[in-house]
Amino acid sequence: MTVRTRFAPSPTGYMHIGNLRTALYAYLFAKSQHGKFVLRIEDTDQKRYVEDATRVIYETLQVANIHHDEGPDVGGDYGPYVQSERKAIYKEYAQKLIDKGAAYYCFCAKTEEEDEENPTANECHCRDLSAEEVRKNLEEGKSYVIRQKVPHEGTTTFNDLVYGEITVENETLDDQILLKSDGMPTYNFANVVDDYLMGITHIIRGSEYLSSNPKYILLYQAFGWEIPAYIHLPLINGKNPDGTVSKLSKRHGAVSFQALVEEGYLPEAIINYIALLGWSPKNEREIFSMDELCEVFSVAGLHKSPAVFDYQKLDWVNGQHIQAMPFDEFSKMAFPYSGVKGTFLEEKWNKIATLMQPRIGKFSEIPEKIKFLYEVAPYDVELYVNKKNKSTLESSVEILQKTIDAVNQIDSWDEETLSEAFAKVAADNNIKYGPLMWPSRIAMSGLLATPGGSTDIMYLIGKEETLKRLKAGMDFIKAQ
RNA sequence: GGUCUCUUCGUCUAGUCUGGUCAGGACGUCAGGUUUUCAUCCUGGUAACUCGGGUUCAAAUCCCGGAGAGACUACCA
Repeated sequence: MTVRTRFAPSPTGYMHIGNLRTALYAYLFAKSQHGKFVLRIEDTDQKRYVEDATRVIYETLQVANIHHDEGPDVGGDYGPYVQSERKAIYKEYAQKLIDKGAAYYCFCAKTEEEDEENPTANECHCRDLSAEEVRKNLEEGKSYVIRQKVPHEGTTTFNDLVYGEITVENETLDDQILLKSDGMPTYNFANVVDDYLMGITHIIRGSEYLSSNPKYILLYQAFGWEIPAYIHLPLINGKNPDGTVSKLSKRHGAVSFQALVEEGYLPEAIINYIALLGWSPKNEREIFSMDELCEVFSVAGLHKSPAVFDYQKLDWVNGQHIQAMPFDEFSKMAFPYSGVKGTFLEEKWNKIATLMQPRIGKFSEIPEKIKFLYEVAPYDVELYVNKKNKSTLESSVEILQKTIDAVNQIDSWDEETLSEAFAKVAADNNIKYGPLMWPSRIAMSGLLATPGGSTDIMYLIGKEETLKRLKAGMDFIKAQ
């Protein structure tokens, strides 16, 4: 039997990271079993239709390196793959259920939302309408929905590959709507029909569907269809300011794939990180490429408990991927985020990129890290005082003067010359390199920590600006 | 409220099925080393089995009960 999994998103205009992880696992499972991965668009909610939303889905999957074997855009033998184009199919199958006595017409008005003593659908009298009454209502053109006729007695049991066996009393299940009054199926119905017709063998989705799954099982049983294997996934939560957790949403930070990419996370790093939220490999490895994930993925590594999305660890994972990138690729990708285009730094981008690659967790950190190259912000004079480098305000003035003298004598403004020149200054004056470079770095940056050392900064800002900043630094100390 | 599910360091997790390594790794954090600073890199520290019973020579692991948390409870998906 060929394994077939599917990803069935709703076109909402963006890809939530939790949905993407579901797609990822469905894809990884299919690939690890040499099966097929199907994309199906669930656009049965007319009110939530969003322009271009399906395009977002295609693009996201493309960028995320998750490729479907069948789908609306690539075709396949089980189409159409868009639910709104399958309306006739659902109607046909809903009718079959009515014929089998597993569903019924309901002519009740739409239930008002906040009904305190919620008269559950189970009590809807339409369930017991005679064939005669139903025909009469239909002839009158009354609006109707089709509801599932859930048995009032007995229990329903199913097995989940992650959560194990789950049993519920049928009386706790309500007669959910299968076909809406506009003729569209509900998710609950379309999902079951499509998964069956598309030959899906393993249903992979979030655990929020765990509690409604018995109703789907009842549907399969009513149709007489073989029950597929279920793999429910633990949810992804976000941490709230008060310490509690809840379903990951905007208030926790960026939650859509696009937003994370815009913030400067590499698609491969995002995939790597979310793969580890709810699943773990047999060894202690943490950095994976998509190909490697396909190789090692196994249902046995799936967890039951929800995971909290940790942006700090995502930064680390992203940093690992960034550092592993070939320099040219990094340079090219990081450039648009840097903001140096059109500035005096543009021609020295190569050097900046070299300094940035080992230092950032995401591309969007770059502008802040190189801000001081444009202008030195006001800073505390105490930065000149550093015990380890034996630097004091007095010694700083002295050393800055030596630095200025040295800079004045340098004609060829390249990194090598600069390093050699200062190595010589250090030797000639019998001081160590560290103490020599400390004051100038502070004067040129106004920062305790800078990407790159003093000579790197000199090289980047140029001779003229270097001298200007060194003098300003000296004046600043003297003014104290 | 009802139903279902979950519970190991702050976070992601290994270990649970097949009781018996000071409960292991990673992120974070702290300290030290390397580095002209920072980062990288290296060393070390920090910190957890939800609680209560039971079974057992021995329980994170098996059993029972409690507590807490989450999901679902739409003509949304």
